[in-house]
Amino acid sequence: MKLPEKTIERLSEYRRTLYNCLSNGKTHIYSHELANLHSNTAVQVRRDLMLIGFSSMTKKGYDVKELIDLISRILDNKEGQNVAVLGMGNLGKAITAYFNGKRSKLNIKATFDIDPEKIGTLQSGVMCHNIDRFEEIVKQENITIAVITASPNSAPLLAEVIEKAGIKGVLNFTSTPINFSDNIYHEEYDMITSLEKVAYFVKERSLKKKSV
Amino acid sequence: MKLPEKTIERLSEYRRTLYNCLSNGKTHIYSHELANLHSNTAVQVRRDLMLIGFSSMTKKGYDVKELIDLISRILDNKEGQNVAVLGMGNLGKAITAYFNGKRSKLNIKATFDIDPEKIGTLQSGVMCHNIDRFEEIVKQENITIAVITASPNSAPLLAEVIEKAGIKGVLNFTSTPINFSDNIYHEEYDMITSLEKVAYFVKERSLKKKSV
DNA sequence: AAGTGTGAACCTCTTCACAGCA
DNA sequence: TGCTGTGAAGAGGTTCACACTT
Repeated sequence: MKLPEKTIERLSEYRRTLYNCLSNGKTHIYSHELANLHSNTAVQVRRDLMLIGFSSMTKKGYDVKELIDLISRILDNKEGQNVAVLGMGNLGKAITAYFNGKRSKLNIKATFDIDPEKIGTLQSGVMCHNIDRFEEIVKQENITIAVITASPNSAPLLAEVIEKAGIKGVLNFTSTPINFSDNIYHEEYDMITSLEKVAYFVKERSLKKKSV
Repeated sequence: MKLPEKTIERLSEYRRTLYNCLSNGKTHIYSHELANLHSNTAVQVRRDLMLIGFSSMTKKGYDVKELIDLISRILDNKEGQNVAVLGMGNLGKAITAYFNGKRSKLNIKATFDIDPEKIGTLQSGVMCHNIDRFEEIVKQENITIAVITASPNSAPLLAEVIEKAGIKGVLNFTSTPINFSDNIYHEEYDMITSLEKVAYFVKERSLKKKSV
């Protein structure tokens, strides 16, 4: 079963919303309800569920618990995956804290930095190591995913270390794009770009309004 | 001139890369060079430049400085736009610090929180205010864009405050999606979703490899 | 009547294939 | 020859329109 990238993203978001529903005692949900919670359309929700083979055919809406279970069977693998965060600045801390104590099959097992003040300390219960121990700890903790939150200029060095350690997936928050070899799945996310994009569309809209 | 969303994102990224080129004394760049720096194709780069009406027609590649100027004329507006950050946790600090001292037409003018320990302090040179002064300061500082980095459960409250203050664009890093009225351009970015997506594709690839 | 499931149309974005230029 | 510019094809994603179910 080959699922579209966008559907995967939405499934992750739906799942979180569905957990909230459960906490609020809501056991069934309509496609249009789930859509509204995501600034999305009911058709899109139904299409996504169709793609993963979920169906209800009752007028009560979708069973929340069953849907969570199915999404989890798709997104997670049984054993879970272990994650390392590279760079313990504010962003690294934010991500580590964010994950800590979340029900999730993704476990942040170690963090890394070069600053002696940070090395050896705990951040949200996770130990910070010297980056030169990266490969060693990746093997020891069976880490498959790396999140890069270090400064842009350290990106090339980190790329090398990550390749060498046999990491399988990378999420790069550095504003320096990195080229990885084909056996690493990798996503870039750049907060400056996101903000510049919002700014652009705000500008465009205000121009349009004036010209009407 | 109506430009595709994806092109806008890439232009923002190209511009940053081009500034780096300039700093390194590189005055001309080929489409395939720029592409390589972005895990992208030369055709895509040329297509983007075509869409914004940039052309070189020399064998020396594109003039870096001219291209930066054109991208800036497209992305920025002359006066710049002012930005507020809501939530001065680690993520809020990261974004504020990230922007500080960057050549950019986007200026973070104020930050907001509810924690009395944070209110009244400077973060990377920007003053943190009580959230109940949001509207007042938005007007005073002519702020058009809000970045939400607060905790998920505060999102609904903040949505209301933002609408009321007349904000035009929102970038929401909270894992709770928010519905805004149509006159606010708004983007959601969810770090957990990004990480779950990477994890999913890592898992899928490893399954595929085993089955070969 | 008020929901779900889905083929087909549509729109958006990327890539191919090739002409043109220095 | 080695680059650029671009029409046209292709891939990916969303929405329309409507049949079906309770």
